[in-house]
Parts: sequence; C-alpha cells; structure tokens
Amino acid sequence: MSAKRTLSETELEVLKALWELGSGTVRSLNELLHERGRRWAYTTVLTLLYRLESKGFVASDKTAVAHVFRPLVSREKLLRQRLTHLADELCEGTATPLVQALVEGHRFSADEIEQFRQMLDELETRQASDRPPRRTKRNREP
Amino acid sequence: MSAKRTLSETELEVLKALWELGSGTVRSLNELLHERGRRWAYTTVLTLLYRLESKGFVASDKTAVAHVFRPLVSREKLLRQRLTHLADELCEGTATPLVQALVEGHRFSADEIEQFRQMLDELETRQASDRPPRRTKRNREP
DNA sequence: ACCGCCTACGACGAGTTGTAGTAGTATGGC
DNA sequence: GCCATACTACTACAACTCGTCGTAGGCGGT
Repeated sequence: MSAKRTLSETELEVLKALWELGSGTVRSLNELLHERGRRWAYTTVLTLLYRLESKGFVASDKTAVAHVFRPLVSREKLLRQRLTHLADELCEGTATPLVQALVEGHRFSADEIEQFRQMLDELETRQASDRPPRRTKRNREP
Repeated sequence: MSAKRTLSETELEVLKALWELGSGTVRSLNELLHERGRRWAYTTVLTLLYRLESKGFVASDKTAVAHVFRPLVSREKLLRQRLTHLADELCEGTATPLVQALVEGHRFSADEIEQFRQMLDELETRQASDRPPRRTKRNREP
C-alpha cells in the first residue's frame, strides 16, 4: 500500500510485459517473458508482481483462481511521472530545461519537428480557450 | 572508475552544491550544505564526494593539501543523460514520446511555447545544414 | 614536538534487489 | 470422494546500496 515511486529493472520488465498483454495471469506473463529470454521461476514473476502491486503500479483481480493482473499506470503516465520527478530533482520543478535538453540531446527528423509544431499549436489553442477547469478526455460535441 | 549512472539522493545534493560553488573543498561544500540545513559530519561529505568521483560525476585536484573537487557533469549533461536513459528504458530509445509526455504533463506559458518554437526553428536549420542526408518534405524558402 | 586539519579506508545497520523454495488451498478429472 | 495439479501467500537469503560516520595516520605551521 505504500506508494513508492521507484521500480527496479526486473519490476519494470514485468510491467512492460503487462503493458504488452494488457492484462494477464502470472503464467501468461511468465510465458511472454520466457520468449523474451527471461528464464524465471513462476514464483519469481509472482514476487515481482506483488512488489509492483505494493508499489501501486499494478492491481489484481482475485475473483478467479488464477489472479489476473493489470497495469495501473500506463507507459505515458509513468513517463510523465518520471519527467516530473526529474524536473523536481534538477530544475526546481520547471520543465523548460527538460525540453531544452531533449532537443539538444536528440536528433529529430523533419517530420518529428513538424509534429512538435503541431503539438505546440494545439497546446496553445487549448490553453487559450480551455481556461476554466481541468481538461479530461471528455470532449463535448464537435 | 566504474562509471555507474545512478546517483543517490544525498549524492545528488552534494553535486548540486558543487554546481553552485563551481568547485570547492570538502570544507567549503560542507559549509554550504550546512546553510541548506544539512548537518553532516565532515567525513560524510567526503565519503559522498568519493562515491561521486568513483561514479564519474566529479573529479578532484589533489595538488593542494585540501583537495579541490569540481563537477564533471553539468546539470544539462545530467539531464540529457537521464532523458536518454528514460528513452531507452521506456521508449526503445526514441525521444518523441518524451516530448509528448512533457507537453501533456505540464502547463507552459505562451512565452515558453514561443521559445520552444524558436528552438524548433533553430534545430531545423542546424540539422538541415549540418547534415544533408534525409530529404523529407522539408520545404525551403528564400 | 605538538596541534589541528586533511585524507584514506573501514564499518555497520537498514533497506532494496534478484531469485527462488515451501506450505497450504482450491479445482477439475476420474 | 480423492488425488494430482495449479495457484497463492509467505518466507528466505545473499549481494548490494545508502546514509552516516569513526579512526588511523600524514603534513605543515609554531
């Protein structure tokens, strides 16, 4: 129940497998991981899932005999979490230096750059019009 | 000599103090940290500096009696490093999802957005001249 | 020769990680 | 109804990291 924010290497690997499957039992996850080259004992995967659960990254449906695990955080959410953490750690919470470091540290194609421009456009109009509360994905009529 | 990439909380705190000072002895660093509320024994700071050194984040000039430590990585470099690691971990090395997560997860001012546009412009021209390998629909204009 | 500062190294308990084993429970086939 | 099987809950444990020093020994000034 203690929501810790750090994932070990192996825990992340299991979480990624879970993202791939959407959801699954220990067995199905272990099979997928086996294909990926991970030769783990069944209980090892189980342990990792427990740890993921106690850290708040996955949840399990325990109605069936074999519990079905599902991710509680998406890759995108985890990314946002990590980026926020990074901003807090190194930039007093501001994100601008992150953007800067990103564009300086990576080579983007012209297409990607164009895509970023569109993201900026969209962001701008959204923030300009969508002033009041908090945007969820519920869009009203077109 | 083993270049490890992880920094503990306290190690990062010392590194940040070192960034602030530019460079400094154990004593000067400890004084700064003391002002920041960190009540550490002298040798604690020394130990943390050793660990930072062995991980490749700082170096020391040992000619004087009191060794003078200096950072080997800037905040920007560390940021880039972390972002690259994040991309490798979660996005198979691609950085685009990071950009996406950044703009989705943070609220930027109009000024910042404008600034990002300029960064994109600059990036584009730099990459266009810097290297002519990839011909996409990049439309040049007079 | 002594004082004070400095470094090199060891230490140590708490927590995390990787990797299971085991004991006990529920279930489906006969 | 009973047994083999599959599954979970719990325990284990060595290696490693972290936070936090303590101590022994060297050197340069008075």
